[in-house]
Amino acid sequence: MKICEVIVDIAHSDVDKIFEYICEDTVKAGMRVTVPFGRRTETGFVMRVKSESVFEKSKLKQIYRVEEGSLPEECVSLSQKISARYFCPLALSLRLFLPAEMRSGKVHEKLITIVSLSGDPAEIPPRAQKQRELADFLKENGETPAPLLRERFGGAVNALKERGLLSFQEKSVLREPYKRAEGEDVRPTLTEAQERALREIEKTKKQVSLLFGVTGSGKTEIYLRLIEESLQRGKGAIFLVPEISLTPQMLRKLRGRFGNDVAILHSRLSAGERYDEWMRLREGSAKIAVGARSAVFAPIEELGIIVIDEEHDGSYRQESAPRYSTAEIAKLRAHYHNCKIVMGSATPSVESFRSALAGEYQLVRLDERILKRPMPEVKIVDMRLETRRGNPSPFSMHLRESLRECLKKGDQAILFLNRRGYSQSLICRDCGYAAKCENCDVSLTYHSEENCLKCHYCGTKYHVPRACPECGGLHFGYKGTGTQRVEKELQTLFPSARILRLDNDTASQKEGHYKILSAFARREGDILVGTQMVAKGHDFPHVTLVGILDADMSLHFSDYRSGERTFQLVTQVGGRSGRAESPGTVILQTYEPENYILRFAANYDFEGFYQNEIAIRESMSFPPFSKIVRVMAVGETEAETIEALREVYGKLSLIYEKNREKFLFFNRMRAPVGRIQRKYRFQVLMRLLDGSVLKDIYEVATSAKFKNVLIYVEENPANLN
DNA sequence: CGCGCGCTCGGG
DNA sequence: CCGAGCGCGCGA
Repeated sequence: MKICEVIVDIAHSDVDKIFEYICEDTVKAGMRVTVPFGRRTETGFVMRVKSESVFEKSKLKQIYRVEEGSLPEECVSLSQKISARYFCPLALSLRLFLPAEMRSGKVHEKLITIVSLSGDPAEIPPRAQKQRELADFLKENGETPAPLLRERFGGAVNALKERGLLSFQEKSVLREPYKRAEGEDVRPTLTEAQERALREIEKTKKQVSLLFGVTGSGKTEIYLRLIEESLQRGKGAIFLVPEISLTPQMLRKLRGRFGNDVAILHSRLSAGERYDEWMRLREGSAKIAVGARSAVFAPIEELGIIVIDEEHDGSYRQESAPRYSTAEIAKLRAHYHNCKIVMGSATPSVESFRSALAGEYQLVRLDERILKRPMPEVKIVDMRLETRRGNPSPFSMHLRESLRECLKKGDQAILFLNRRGYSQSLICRDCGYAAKCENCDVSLTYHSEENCLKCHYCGTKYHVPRACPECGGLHFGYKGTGTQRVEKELQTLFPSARILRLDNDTASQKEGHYKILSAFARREGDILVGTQMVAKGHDFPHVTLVGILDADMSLHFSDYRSGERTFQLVTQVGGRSGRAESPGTVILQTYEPENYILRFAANYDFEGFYQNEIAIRESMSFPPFSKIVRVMAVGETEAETIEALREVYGKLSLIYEKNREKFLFFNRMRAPVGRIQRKYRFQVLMRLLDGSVLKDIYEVATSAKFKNVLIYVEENPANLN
């Protein structure tokens, strides 16, 4: 008998401590157990097993049993580090390692009944035609799942069973997601540039390599070679991709090369599929985990490499507690396994590129596109001139002509616009009234398909008012074009063109987003209109024209990262054009053609952009030269929320007073979007020169407990709503 | 006096 | 987190 230290699976600071239980010698750290807890029963995680306890033996209880889904031992120390870094209860960090369905114990192995022939079919009377057919079928096909037989032969199954000619057996089957994504192993010879890049990554002593290469320069093949090499050393791999870019193409590539060694961990999987894929990794029958950010927690005992594709992508940060950064977790795991990390991007984040230039990461360049295909030519169109010429449509004359040409040649085009709906707002022509959401401090977007107004923050739908509620006016105008309107106007312009639309509204059904993209890939559409979803690494060889309708829209967010995001977006969308033999064109429409970000993007000059951007960040003391921290208070009533934040602000002020030299900014205010989903939002906004007071800030924020107000901390938040 | 609500505390 | 224990306010 041993003593085990258990963290019960309740994510609350009150029970965020070790409880000791008596257990069998076979219990190991990382196991999940069910234990008596007060007058209830809870599951928990074993953090340590020892032989002595400080508690009296009589005070200790026994664990009830060990549950399935034990974690690799590494998870114990890793979860401790995560909790220490992001100030969350251990139960929350531990949960990251386990598919949610497994915690509730509702998913298990899938068992099916299979049937085989176990007697002499000669016993079947000659007139039992169906039974004979069934017997013949089984003779031919061997073991067959029972449901399949019942469907095909109906009552004959039971009849044959009565005769004792069938044997039934329970067998476990794997639920295999994306089974159809079987692919052949196309194994291209590496170009000289790829060879050199691969050698640089293998050679470096640095933990992290930043693979910096334009779209189409062959980064994926380098990842595959590195993973292959890791397998040869008998080790596993994690391959991380942004949330929505785990495309069937990418899966086919991986499956083609590595077959069943690949396990997919993805939010789109069913509970059962996720269970099986997780188990295959845990048991070592699959060695490569592919997926979005949560796959960084894949239960692989021996890791040889971690790949982070499209390193700059925003989906690598979790937006709920613990608000981890995937790269930070990857570094912790890589340190434990003494393995390498490869991050790749055509447009690295400013932070990462700076680390690379500073020598903290190994900077590996992949300058040329495969086959030296030129990058598509980017033409900047000044939309101010269009307006002056009296062209009110979202398409410039130039874009219209190019579209016509493109369609005439039988090529495909992509139009990108980062705004969904029909128009951004519905405005009263008489008094200027714009409809607002009842639950949020934002104006509503008009959607023509459902003829309603929608709130993009809480999803509430409203009827379109017949008359203006302010002045009674009957005339409304549409301000700010969205994808629905672009689709409609395109159809008018090109009546015979087949138009597909990809945005949150059309992609919301399960797999909707794949369906639209694959339909476009099968050339079932001539023009694809969409929001940023169209920008992610899909290969459409027949696209020769890309139109960016409103390139500067994202430039004017009051956010230090808006320039960076615009550059990334423009480069990525532009990269969709001209990937096969035909050279592509990108038309970039803007009201600000002289803007430096757009200029650099048009010239594919990341480094030029970077030098400019980093200079601005430095002069303004924005990240990475400082850290923006905000402590949010979100509550049901305005008074309670203000009062709660006032109290927190008081405590934070003490930190501020003691460390004034480390603060560039310290202030309390209503959040820019003061109310979302009926909840009031107030914040303390800070800019810090370094992270040394972060601990104290978290301390204050996490110890603050209020009945109706939630307090949380964000570091360099993705948006400042 | 007794019950109900809200707060505090313990859980091994 | 959730249930137990307890103090206090209130109605009869």
